[in-house]
Amino acid sequence: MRASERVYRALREEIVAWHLPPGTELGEVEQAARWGVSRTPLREALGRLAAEGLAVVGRGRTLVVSQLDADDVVHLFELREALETQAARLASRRARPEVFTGLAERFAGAGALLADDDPDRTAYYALVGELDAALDTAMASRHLQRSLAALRAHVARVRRLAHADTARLLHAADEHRLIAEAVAAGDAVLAAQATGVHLHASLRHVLDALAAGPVGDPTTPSQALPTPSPVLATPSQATPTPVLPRPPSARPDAVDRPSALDPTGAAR
Amino acid sequence: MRASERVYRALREEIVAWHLPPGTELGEVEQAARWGVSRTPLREALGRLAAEGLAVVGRGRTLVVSQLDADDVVHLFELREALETQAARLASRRARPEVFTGLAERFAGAGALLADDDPDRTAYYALVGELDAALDTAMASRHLQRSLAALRAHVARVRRLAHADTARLLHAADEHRLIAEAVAAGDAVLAAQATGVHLHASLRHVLDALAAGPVGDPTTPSQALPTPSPVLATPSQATPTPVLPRPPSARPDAVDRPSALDPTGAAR
DNA sequence: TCCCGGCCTCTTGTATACAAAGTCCCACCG
DNA sequence: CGGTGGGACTTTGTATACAAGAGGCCGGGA
Repeated sequence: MRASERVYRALREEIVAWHLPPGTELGEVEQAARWGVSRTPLREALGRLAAEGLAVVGRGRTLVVSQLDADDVVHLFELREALETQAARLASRRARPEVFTGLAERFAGAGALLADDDPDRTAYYALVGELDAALDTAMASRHLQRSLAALRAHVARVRRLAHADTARLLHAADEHRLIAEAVAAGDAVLAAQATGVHLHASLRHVLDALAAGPVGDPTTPSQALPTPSPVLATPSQATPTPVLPRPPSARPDAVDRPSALDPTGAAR
Repeated sequence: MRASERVYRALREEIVAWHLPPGTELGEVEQAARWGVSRTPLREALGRLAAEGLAVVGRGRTLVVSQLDADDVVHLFELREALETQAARLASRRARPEVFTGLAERFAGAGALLADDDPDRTAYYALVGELDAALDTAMASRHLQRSLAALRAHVARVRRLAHADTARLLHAADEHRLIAEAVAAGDAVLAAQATGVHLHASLRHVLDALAAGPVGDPTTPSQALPTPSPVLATPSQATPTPVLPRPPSARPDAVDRPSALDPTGAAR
């Protein structure tokens, strides 16, 4: 795999996983050394992150991991509402029903997926990812698909910000079931409404969790609490940059890493 | 200005203006020579174009200008519907009314803007751009704003694909007036509906134009100095002229596109 | 004649060296 | 004591050289 692609996915994963909390400076030389590549492919990776909105230019020309406070979450969900309701609408008109019938049944039985004690809920979110992929295929809109893809990294980051408890996820599974059933039935209006319902419930849950206790990086306790910055936030508010450990096996000789995780597919 | 930024804007403009028609190969060495920069900043520009969807990877690893057929236009408008109705909704809730009252009045008098014989309708589209910018400010959503920004290049490209006649633009001005009035009145429902109406009318017009006459490639009529974009002022004419051919004159030497029309079936 | 394999060439991917520009700090002056 | 200017340093931006991979072409064989 190309070095730029590998570093892009790795950095993206680290940002989504809150291993690189908002405000972290992404210096070119530092990151290049950390990942064992030269600055050229690293710059390409940073450019993609910036285009996605996961990194923004801070003071000077330095790139920092983008902020994610309560206002950002609200705005993110406003965009999700626009894109995902439309995706549900279009998919309802164009989908092959049996795909979504099957997904609906699996969501109906999602309780089994949540029975284990996996804190990351891997199995459940994999199912959500399948629904996303099925919607992508069904709606068959290149442009909408691209916008949604860019969105999903942000959504995944929010998910790590406020972990959902099992009760919430059981509810969410039922909301997803309703979406899948509506799409299978070709009911565009219901599919869009069900998506809106799900998004409102999710947003409510996230905001409640944030209000209850400002949760931070799951790996680094109490690092980034959502700063109460105004809407047109000053981007220069960098949190103290942590000393970053070297990635799992980033040797300077840099043959190849076992390519740890899924390139952050699933969202929602 | 940075070379990568300059080349990015120039290539973007050329693609939007159909000077680089769909299917045109964007070879790195070729374009780097054409713009008098090295491959490094050029690659950055190409990466941004690819992230925006204006260029896609073709056969091999070559980057080509993305396709734009009738299906793409439909998909594009489906995305526009999702994003712009949401933008109108949000702006209605958050806007300062006087801004949009003023815009509504100017759209009401847009006939004067269309009186001249400017084939590019610069004055009119500048007003449309002002409405877009006002909506951007009013909705105050970073994420939605980014998605809309990425969309607008594609929209502009469609605009060059099917030129609107004056009658259509007068109608469109009235549709825009209604949107602005609804936003000023804080009526989110009406604003979204008016946006939907406008988009449907626009799409109808574009598809009719495509059905009537297959793509009049707008490169031939007006060749000189294609800069209708309200992106930013360009005071950067002090760059030292390189020995290599200067792009703005667009001479047919050595560099020009091998096959004008897209080689990969235009109709899906 | 058609298929297959190997080589050659062209294009992209990466590394490194160089240049420029912004920022931060410190000293000096008002 | 505060402001301002200069200078050095750090960081990004650009150019170029090198490497690797894919595609195409040509020759040979069935």
